[in-house]
Amino acid sequence: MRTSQFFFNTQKEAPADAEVISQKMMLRAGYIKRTATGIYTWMPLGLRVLRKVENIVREEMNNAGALELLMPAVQPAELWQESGRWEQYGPELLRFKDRHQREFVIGPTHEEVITDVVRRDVKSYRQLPIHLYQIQTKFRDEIRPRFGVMRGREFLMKDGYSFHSSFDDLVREYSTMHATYTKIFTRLGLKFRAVAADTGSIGGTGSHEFHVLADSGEDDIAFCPNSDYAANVELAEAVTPSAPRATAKLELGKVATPGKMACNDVSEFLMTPLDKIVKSIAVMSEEEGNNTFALLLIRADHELNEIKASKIPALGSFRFATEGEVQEHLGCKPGYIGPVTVDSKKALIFADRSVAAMSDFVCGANEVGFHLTGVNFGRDLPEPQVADLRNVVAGDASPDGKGKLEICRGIEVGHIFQLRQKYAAALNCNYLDENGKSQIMEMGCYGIGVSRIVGAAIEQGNDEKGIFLPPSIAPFAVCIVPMGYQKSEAVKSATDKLYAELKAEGIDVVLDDRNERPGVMFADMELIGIPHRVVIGERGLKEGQFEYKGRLEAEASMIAQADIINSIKAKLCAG
RNA sequence: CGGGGCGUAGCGCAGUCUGGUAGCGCAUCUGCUUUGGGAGCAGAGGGUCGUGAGUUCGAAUCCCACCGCCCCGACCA
Repeated sequence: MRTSQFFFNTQKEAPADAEVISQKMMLRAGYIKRTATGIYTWMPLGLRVLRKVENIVREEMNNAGALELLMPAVQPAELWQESGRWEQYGPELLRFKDRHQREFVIGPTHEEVITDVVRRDVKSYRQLPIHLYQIQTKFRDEIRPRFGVMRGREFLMKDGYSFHSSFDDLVREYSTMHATYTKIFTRLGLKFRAVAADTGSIGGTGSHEFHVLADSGEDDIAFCPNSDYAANVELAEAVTPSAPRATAKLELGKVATPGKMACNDVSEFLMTPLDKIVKSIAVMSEEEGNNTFALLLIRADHELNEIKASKIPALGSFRFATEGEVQEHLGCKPGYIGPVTVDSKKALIFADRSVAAMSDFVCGANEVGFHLTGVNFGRDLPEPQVADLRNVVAGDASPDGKGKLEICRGIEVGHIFQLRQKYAAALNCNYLDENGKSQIMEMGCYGIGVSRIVGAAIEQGNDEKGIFLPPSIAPFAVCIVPMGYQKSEAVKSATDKLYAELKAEGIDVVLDDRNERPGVMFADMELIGIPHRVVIGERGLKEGQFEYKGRLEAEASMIAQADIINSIKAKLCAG
């Protein structure tokens, strides 16, 4: 491609409302244009990147034995009513009526349609398993679209669905997909982690998210640097401390802490570290008219994990207690509440595992303006019920016992899930087994956010000059920047020759033949993220040399004209 | 849903308080010069000042309503 025949437009400044770096870079480089909130046009330059990502995903899905099909973006309401999601799905689901007043949705996902397709054509166990996928535009009417293509309303997604005659076979395909996704994200040159994810109402261990590691990610990932262990912080287990509780050394005491309600203030005032202070979080659970008031005890330097807490049967779908409820049950206002001298009939007490291992700690005295010191379980108050209630923090022991956890931010770019029979049962997706008996199919689903990957890759690959992408997904792998293409016959002929040769080698090359000043061409090629650059000028030609510079290299190097093709091929193979 | 901020040329902004025919930089177009790191000079084009309704001789500016965008928050004591 010659830039003079191409269409791209770079800008020095990003729109003021662009929030994350990838969004700013993509807009500045002219990859995308905002058409409406959360809705973007992919310009030719950006589309080249999107297509490259898409093709890598497609190749690996095909290699894994999945079959591509294309389902409609517009789906009839009936299928959603049949699965029950017409009611369950909120305003995220964009619904509309056609001219006959028939109701439709724009597909946010395709479980209903694929299940309908399969139930109509697959009748026998002999036709199973089958894995169908598509790469297609989805629409989700997000409350707050953000971060450019990272969380748009309209986005490109690869969604695959597998159907099986047994759970074992689903598990087999699931592990195949785990390996396939690993291959895909590796080929894409991304730093990523597969993390165990919450399976929500389905249960079991059948769900993994694939996260690209980047500071701007919206999820916290806990991982063990010495092993494969990785989990969403929402899910990661905070294990019981290995050291047993120390014996009590201090007497129980009560100290005045006027005006000191927040843990940090108490810590400073009493000159006691946060990990010797227990905070008591008052919650209320209203299950079927049964009101349960409870105190959750968390070490002051830890955070409550609401998902874990809600898994305690007695708490169910709890909420934080109001100030009035705290007053009613403890006779004290928030800020000074604690677990000592609490009537067990009035309040349940649950301690986090790390709290249960504490001795001689500080907590509220249930009296405004006072805290207790030297508090010990078994002596000053009964042993509490113990549960895993907190978010893990960096430095916690990994649940697999292989080291200490670290925490990083992640962008979810893939998700694999064992759906089991949820949709197959709702939509009567059955087959006849060897015995001629009707059985419900087992189902898996596997998603990759194709357009989000482009954003995520740029979150990982950018610097003050602009975007850098691996050659596998960069808009062009190599650029040729001639010095004086319009002026020097020597430069022009050497440039045209190299351009033709690289093209003949099947290398994705762009020639910047615009009549621009060198600085403009350099800056543009760097901004749009071309990984390899060859500069051709009279200076080098006299020595029989071209100048080469990798996008991330500080200094250019000279390469003999005769060696340039092989040299570039070697660099491309190396990534 | 609640609170705050913003809406002026393709992009970034000034002008609004104190009403008087709309400006700057980048980008675009023309010409000349320049050509190894986002050029210089001279000229030009481009704006329903978010929308609507008011006040006024006169509104980007003041009043009201609406729309859009961005941020923060929704009980972690």
